Amino acid sequence: MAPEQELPATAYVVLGLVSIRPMTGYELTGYAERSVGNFFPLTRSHIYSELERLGRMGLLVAAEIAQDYAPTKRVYEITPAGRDELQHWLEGTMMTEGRSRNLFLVRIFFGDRTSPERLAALLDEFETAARFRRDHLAAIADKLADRPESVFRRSTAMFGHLDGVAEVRPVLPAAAAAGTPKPGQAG
Amino acid sequence: MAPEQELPATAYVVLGLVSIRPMTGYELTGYAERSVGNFFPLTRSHIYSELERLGRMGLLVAAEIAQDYAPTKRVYEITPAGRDELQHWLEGTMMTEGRSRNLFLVRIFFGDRTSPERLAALLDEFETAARFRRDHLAAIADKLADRPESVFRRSTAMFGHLDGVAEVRPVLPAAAAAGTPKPGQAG
DNA sequence: TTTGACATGTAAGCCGTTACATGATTTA
DNA sequence: TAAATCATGTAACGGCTTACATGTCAAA
Repeated sequence: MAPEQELPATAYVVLGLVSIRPMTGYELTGYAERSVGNFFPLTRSHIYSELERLGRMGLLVAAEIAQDYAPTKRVYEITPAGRDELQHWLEGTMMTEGRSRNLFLVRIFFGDRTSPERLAALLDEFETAARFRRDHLAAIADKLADRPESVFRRSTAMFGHLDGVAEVRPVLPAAAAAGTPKPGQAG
Repeated sequence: MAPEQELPATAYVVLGLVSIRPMTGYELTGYAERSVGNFFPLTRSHIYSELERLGRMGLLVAAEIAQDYAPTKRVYEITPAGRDELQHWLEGTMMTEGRSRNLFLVRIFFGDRTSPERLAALLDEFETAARFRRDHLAAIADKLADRPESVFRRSTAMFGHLDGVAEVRPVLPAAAAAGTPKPGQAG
């Protein structure tokens, strides 16, 4: 009966969001955008189809509420089976992140086609982002020692947000050290 | 004429690989697996279809070579237009990585459903990976200052490889600091 | 009067994986 | 005789995004 983690990550994220409190697809769309949206984007269309599937699977139940000013709305709520399934996924050790892609590494792989300056900037950018993440994670870890539930949501939301900022940053300090010495070998 | 970076990343990776030296789809499959495969997996089927598209677009040309012991093979070679397009993509500033997902953050977001121990392990794992990446990148940056072409390929291949190893690691050293102090509040 | 919030869906299409289909040559 | 290398493709399907389609109410 238990799907044994065969669903895509999106399904679990939707399941998890509904588990916080019962919601309609519409509400969920807004809520997702403001919370996990920073590090796990979801589209409305996709949310609707996942809700439908999770309902079919018995992991969610929908209460249909008729309205006159708008189409009948479906308030989804997590079921005990859904809660089990979610827990199972959260507890599970699939930290592999699957076979995910890393465009930074791709750029470096083709680094001999890039000017030293640009490449140096790239590396610096990467390093900055990595350091930032590490530091921020350490800060979260500290808080976790003596804090309640919702710290997690605030922390990650902020993290994802700042993460984006860090990647837009124009950088170039340590870049000079690696990029400038030999200007002739760009190819 | 120039597609102005509208192709998926996969297409550029294939284009880049062919730019190293002319190859058949079959050769490319093996080569990709041994190089970029660690941080940008490609399937054979996908490679074939991308080659065909890139050919149609004039970014690659195929030389058909008849054989008696196997089907006619197509050796793809990059065209000047292809080289331009590749360069344009490499030089371009789309470091945003698009709206990519981060399952680590998802786990932390739903952290109040996870036991403190597991959560601590998660954070530690993440931190370790981040630090590892940073250090390794720094090492690459050092080498780049006075090295030729193929350093990039070796560096990244190794990086991607070790990266995978780091994520499988069973961890739990600094985890104790965050996880053990208050054993009663698991929820 | 137009915008925005509320509320739902369907359809088309690309990206990408897995499975299916074929066949000769060499090596174990 | 079975497996690996060489060499090509097609088909089916799931994930995900974008665009299309509909309608009420409140506020600007």
